[in-house]
Amino acid sequence: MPEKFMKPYDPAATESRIYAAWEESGLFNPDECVKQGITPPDAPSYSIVLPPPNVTGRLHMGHALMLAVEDIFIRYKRMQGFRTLWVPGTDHAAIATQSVVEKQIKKDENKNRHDLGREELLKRIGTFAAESHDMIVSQLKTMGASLDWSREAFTLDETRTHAVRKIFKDMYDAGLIYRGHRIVNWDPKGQTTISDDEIVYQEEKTTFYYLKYGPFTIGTARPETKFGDKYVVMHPADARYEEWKDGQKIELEWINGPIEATIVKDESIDMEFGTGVMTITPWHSMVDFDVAERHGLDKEQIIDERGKLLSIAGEFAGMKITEARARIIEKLRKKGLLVSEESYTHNIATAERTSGIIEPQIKLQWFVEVNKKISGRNKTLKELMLEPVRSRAIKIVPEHFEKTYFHWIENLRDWCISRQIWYGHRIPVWYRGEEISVGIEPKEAGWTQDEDTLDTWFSSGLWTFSTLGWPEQTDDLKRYHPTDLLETGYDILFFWIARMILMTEFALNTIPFKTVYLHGLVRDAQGRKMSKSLGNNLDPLDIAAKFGADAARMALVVGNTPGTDMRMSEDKIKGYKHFANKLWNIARFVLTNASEEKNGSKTWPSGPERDHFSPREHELLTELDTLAKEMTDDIENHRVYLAAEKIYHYVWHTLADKIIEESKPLLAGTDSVKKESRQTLLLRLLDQSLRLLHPFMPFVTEEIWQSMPTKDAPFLMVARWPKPAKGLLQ
RNA sequence: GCGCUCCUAGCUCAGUUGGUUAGAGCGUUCGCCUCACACGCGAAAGGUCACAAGUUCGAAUCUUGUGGAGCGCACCA
Repeated sequence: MPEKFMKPYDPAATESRIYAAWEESGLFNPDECVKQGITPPDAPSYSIVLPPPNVTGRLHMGHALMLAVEDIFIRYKRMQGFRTLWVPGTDHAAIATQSVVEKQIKKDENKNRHDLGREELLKRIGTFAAESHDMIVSQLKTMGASLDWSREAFTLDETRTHAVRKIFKDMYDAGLIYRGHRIVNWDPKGQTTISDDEIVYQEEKTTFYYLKYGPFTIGTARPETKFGDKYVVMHPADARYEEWKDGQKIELEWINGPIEATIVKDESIDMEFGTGVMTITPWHSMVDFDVAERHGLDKEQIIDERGKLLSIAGEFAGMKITEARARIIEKLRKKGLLVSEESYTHNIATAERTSGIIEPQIKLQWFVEVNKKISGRNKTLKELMLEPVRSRAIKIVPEHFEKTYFHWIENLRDWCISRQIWYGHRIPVWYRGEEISVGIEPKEAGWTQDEDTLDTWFSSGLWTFSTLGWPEQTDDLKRYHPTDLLETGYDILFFWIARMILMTEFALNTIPFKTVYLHGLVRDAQGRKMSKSLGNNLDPLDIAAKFGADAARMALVVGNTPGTDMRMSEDKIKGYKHFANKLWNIARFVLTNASEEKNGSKTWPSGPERDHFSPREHELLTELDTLAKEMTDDIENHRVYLAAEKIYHYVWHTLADKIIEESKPLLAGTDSVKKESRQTLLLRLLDQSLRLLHPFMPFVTEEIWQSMPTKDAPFLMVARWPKPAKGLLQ
């Protein structure tokens, strides 16, 4: 009996030692498993790429959940003898990382990015990203993630940069990437464009004004944009405005004097809303922009990139829109143009990272066109995104997210991929006068590179194949792609999953993964989101130190169905710490009672032939066999929450409460045949239980198994998963 | 407005294709330091499965409707 079993189980003292031993063995690397004869060279492969955590700081419980689920699948498949690869990596997360560092510099030194300059800022971000990276790696290891560190990738490293440039050029050559003046979401605070998905809508109470516009009354919540409005739009079928004809001119008195306006009839107008008449500001509204495009109308900029009014505003020029609003209303009132006002609640668009209020602007940007047929394939990118999910070549778990996915794709507009920030992949386009070079930097002098960087999702969209060495036709790419499972939170279904499908279908003409497993949010005990401001975050490192990573993993997994948010509390995790200790005590009992001390050395029962097991013992073996079969089935069908619960229940309430209790008289008895048979049985049941529990609680099971006489591999991690088809009696 | 999800024990949630007395964890009550474990053991209380109608031999599970909660997308002139 090893000394360690005499004390309660101590995860803190065990886990880091075990991880180091695994890492030392090299067996996280599937090639090493083949080399050491553990995996047959022709074994089928199983692969997952780790959704790369952002290098913006530390991991949170959501990451811990992701790691637990992925590691369960990886360990299960590895134990089944698959050539199993789990690729680690981190994401530079462009805008998120830059804004964290910028905020810090603003706070510490009261400087902005222009004070520092591009080079210096990038240096600072690089340092910060490296520190975050190291912290993240240590957290990944603490959670027990059996990642192949020899293949670690970063979205901004050399190989990935090569992939980004290659695909940018290929998409440009295919006519899918274009540069154009289009209306985009402009974040005046972050001084950059952002994509539709980076917008967070916030409810705002404001005033809705009715203004006299010639013979009409128009409604608006944004009088500060109205200076240049010279088109008045109504629905062609609106009987109230029948007398007005499309294209008709009218003269009217407006904010800064008399103007001429044109009547426009457009079906996009909601007759029920307000008065059914509106004026349009194409430069600062998506909808208005569309109307203007349809009718070929003029577009004028009213607000600058800092959120100040331009000279068109006359006396209000130079004012911030917020302060200008009240004054404009005052002027309208004096001029008798204010008809009425009412209170109004609407959603305003804000930037996710900076919480700046989005001001739509027309800007020259780079876009990916999603509705254009790709030459040679006769399909649009949108269709390429829809098809594999429709045909179930890609299966989404839980299934109902397919509908959400379709809904989103159908509403998808061209993807703006250029950002006016400095951290990230610089757009691989060079200009010299009217000339342009895409993808390849010209060697001659006189060329300058585009100042902008790419949306961070452009590079993470390549993740399943860029991590495997694409565009080189590597062995890894051939062997491990498409990957088997992509596991992530449902909140990035659109951001990331859709874009990976887009990129992979375009670049490789195949799917990036076969199954998408979406986990829910980890909330606090009261059901609130965990956040810095609430101070209700649970740090995986603290939790692991206090209760053990095994306990945290179980608490995150048991009963947690995919796609559903869960509540997490220290009490819950504590319960599974107790479970680890329970298992420890079971092991102590079995190891003590299943061996005989002779001359100071321990002997194990040689094991009876199967015929010596009593009918009851056959029954107990069959019971565990059934459990193994059910668990295998559950995991194959992505029900890890059920498999985890079953093994927990078996170990505590069957193995400990029933089998050990009923074994005590036999072990203390004088019938040596019965005793030895029972000793063999207990060792076998414990051994199999450890195997079944290992994917869920890798540390404590490994630690115990190392002391088992049934040990038949260097590590439990690479021992064989019970094969219920053959039966445990074999 | 379009779409999705949820409503099961005091709390948090399971319940896979409809099938015997509806489960778990935590909590509560009672009794136990029984030589594996007090990070434990034994026992107990606790549910008209939101509501209504329907399909069925049979519904927590399928259909429709009502009510409540949450989420996503779009729009907001």
